[in-house]
Amino acid sequence: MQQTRKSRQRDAILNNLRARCDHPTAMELYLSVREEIPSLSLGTLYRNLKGLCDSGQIIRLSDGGEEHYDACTAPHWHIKCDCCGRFYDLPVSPEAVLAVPIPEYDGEIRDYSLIFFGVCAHCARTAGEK
Amino acid sequence: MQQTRKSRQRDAILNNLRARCDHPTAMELYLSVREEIPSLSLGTLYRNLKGLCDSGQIIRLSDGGEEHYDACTAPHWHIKCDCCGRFYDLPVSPEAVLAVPIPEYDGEIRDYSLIFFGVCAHCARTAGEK
DNA sequence: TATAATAACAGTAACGATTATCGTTATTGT
DNA sequence: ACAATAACGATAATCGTTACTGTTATTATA
Repeated sequence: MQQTRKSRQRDAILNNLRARCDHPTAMELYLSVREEIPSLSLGTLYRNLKGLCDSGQIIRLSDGGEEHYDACTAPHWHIKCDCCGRFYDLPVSPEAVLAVPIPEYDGEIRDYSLIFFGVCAHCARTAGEK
Repeated sequence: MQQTRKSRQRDAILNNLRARCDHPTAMELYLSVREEIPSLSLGTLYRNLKGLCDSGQIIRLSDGGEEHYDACTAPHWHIKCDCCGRFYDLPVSPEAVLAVPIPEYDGEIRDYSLIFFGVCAHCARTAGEK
C-alpha cells in the first residue's frame, strides 16, 4: 500500500530545482519547468513543492512576499539582497555552523534559519545601494 | 516642511505593540487596538506597520504565511513553535550575539535574522509534538 | 485664533501568491 | 488487462496585504 506514486511532473520539478544554483520563486520555477512540460499546471507545482518540503527534500526560504525554494538540504546559510531581492548561498565552514550558539530554552529547539541581509556582489557593482 | 504628522492611530498601534510580550500578527494587533479605537481601519493598521518598519521602530518577523511584528529593536533572536506557530523571544547574551560568525562575502552584509524552530514550552507540556 | 495645505484616516475595491475543488488521467498492485 | 486511487490540469476560492477615494485632522502661516 504505497502512498507516493512516481510522477513525471514531480521528477521534473525536483530535477530542475537541483540543477539550479539560484533560489527561484514558485513562478520562476513554474516557467522553467514548463519548458520541459508545457502542460504543467501551477496547482501541480505548488502541490509538489509542498510535498517536497514536507518530506525534507527541499527547503523553503521566507522573507515576506514570495517564497523561494532551495534543493540543497545540507546546512548552509543565505544572504538576501536588499536591492534585487534574490537569495544567494553563503558557503559556510563546518566550524562556523557549530559556532552558532543554541540558546537555553524551556522547550525544544530542533533547527534554525539564518538569513543575512545586505547587498549582493552584483548589485554592489552595478547600481550601488538602495 | 514636516513629513510625518502625529496621529492617534499610529501612537495607539505602537504603544499597543510595545506593551505586549508576544509577537502578534497584523490581525491580532488590529483586534487589540480596536478595543481602544473601534473605528480603526485595517488599511490604516497596515500603512502604519509599514511606516514603522521602514523607520526602524518595529521589526517584521517572516516565516511564510502571516507576518508577525515586534516592537523590541534590541538585538535578540526568536523561536517559532512548530505546533502553535507563535514566535517567542530567546533572550540572548551579548557574547552569543557576537559569536555568530559573519561570513566572507563579495558584497555587503548589513544585518541578519536568526529564527530557531522547535516546540515552545507551552506546547511541549500540553500536547506533545506535531 | 482662523485659514489653507495636505498627511493621515475610514471604507472598500483590487491584487497576488497560494490553496482547494473537481472531473480526468496515469500509476500500481492484483 | 483491470480496478483502485494518487496525481494531474484547469479553474475557482481564499486570504493577507496593498491601492484607491472621498473625508478628517494636523500643522505651518497669517
